[in-house]
Amino acid sequence: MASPRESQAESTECPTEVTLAGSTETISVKAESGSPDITETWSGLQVLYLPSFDILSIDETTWLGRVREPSPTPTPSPEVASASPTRCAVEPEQCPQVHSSALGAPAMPSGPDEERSLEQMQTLVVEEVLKDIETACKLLNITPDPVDWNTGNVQKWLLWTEHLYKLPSVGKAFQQLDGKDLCAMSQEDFHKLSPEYSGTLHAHLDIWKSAAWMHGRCSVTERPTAGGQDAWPEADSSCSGQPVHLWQFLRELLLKPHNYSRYIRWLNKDKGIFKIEDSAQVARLWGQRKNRPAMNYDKLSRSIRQYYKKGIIRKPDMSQRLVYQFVNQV
DNA sequence: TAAAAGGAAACCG
DNA sequence: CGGTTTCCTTTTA
Repeated sequence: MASPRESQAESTECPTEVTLAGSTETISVKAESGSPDITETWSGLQVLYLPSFDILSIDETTWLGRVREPSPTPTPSPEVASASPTRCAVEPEQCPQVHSSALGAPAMPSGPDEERSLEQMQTLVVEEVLKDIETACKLLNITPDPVDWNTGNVQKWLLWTEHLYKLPSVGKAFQQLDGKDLCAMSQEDFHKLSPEYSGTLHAHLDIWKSAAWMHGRCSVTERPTAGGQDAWPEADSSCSGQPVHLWQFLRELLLKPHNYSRYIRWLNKDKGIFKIEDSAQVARLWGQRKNRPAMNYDKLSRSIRQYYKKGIIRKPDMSQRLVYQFVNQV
C-alpha cells in the first residue's frame, strides 16, 4: 500500500497523471453475451496508475451511473467535463437524492470547478475499471479477488494481461504461483521473474487488488452474488440518506487521497492522525455537503472541537496547527 | 495573523 | 433532542 508511487499520486497536479495513451489501440475480445466493448478503457489504464483505489468510493459510482453520457470512453481532457453544463447539477459531495432544484435548470451555479470535473472524470474512469474487471472475471471465469486464485487462475489472468498490454508471454515464470503468492509479491519480486514487464504486471495486479480490497471494505453485508450478476454491489456508505457527521465526512475525504490530499491527508494513518492542509477548501466541501454556504474553518473547527468531549477526535500528543487525531483507530 | 479553545445560543431534521 | 452552526472572547504560536 505504501508504494513509492503514492507520492506521485499526491503531487497535486493530477491532469497529467491521467493522460491516456494517445494510441487507442483496439483489442478485440470475444465477449460472449454481447457485452459492450471494454477494450479502450483498458488501453487507457496503461498509463493510469492507481496504486490503490482510494479514488474510488462507491457513492460516487452510484451517482455517476446516472449522469453518465452515452459514450463510455473516458476522454482525458479536463475541458470535457466542464464543457457539459448538465453535469454541474450533480456534485460528488451532494447526495443524488437531492433533487431539490429543478432538474433542467442549473439553479445553483456553484462553480464548475475544474477539480470537480477532474474528480468526475476520475470516478468515471474508475467506474469503467470496475466494470472491466467484472467483465474480465466473467470472461476468464475467475474471481475478482486475486487472493482467491489458484495457479490456473493466475495463468489466465496473466494471459489476459499480456493480451491487454500487448506483452509477450510471461506466464511461464509464474507457473508455480497461486493468487496468494502473487499478491505477496513486491515490485522487486516481479522484477526477478519478468525484468522487462514487472512494472506493467505489478501495476495491473495492483489495480485488481485495490478493487478487491475496496469491494471487501465497502460491502459489509455481502449478497452472495446471486445469479452472477452484480459482482460489485453498489454498496453505499455515505449516501444512505442519513445525516452525515463531520467526522465521517473527514474520513471520507481522507480515504480518497487521490482527490483530496491537497486539502486533507494522513500524517499517520495507523494512529489516525491527519492534517488539514487547506482549511478553507475543507470547509468549503463541508459546507457544500451540508448545504451551509457560509461554512468556514472557524465554524468547522468548532464542530471538531465538540468531538473532544465525545472522544471521537482529539488533538494529538504533539499538538500542531491543523492537525487532529481520530481517537479510535480507522 | 491564523489557529486553538470553549461558552452560549440558535438552528434543524 | 443531538449534532451541529453561528457568534464571540481570549489565548497561543
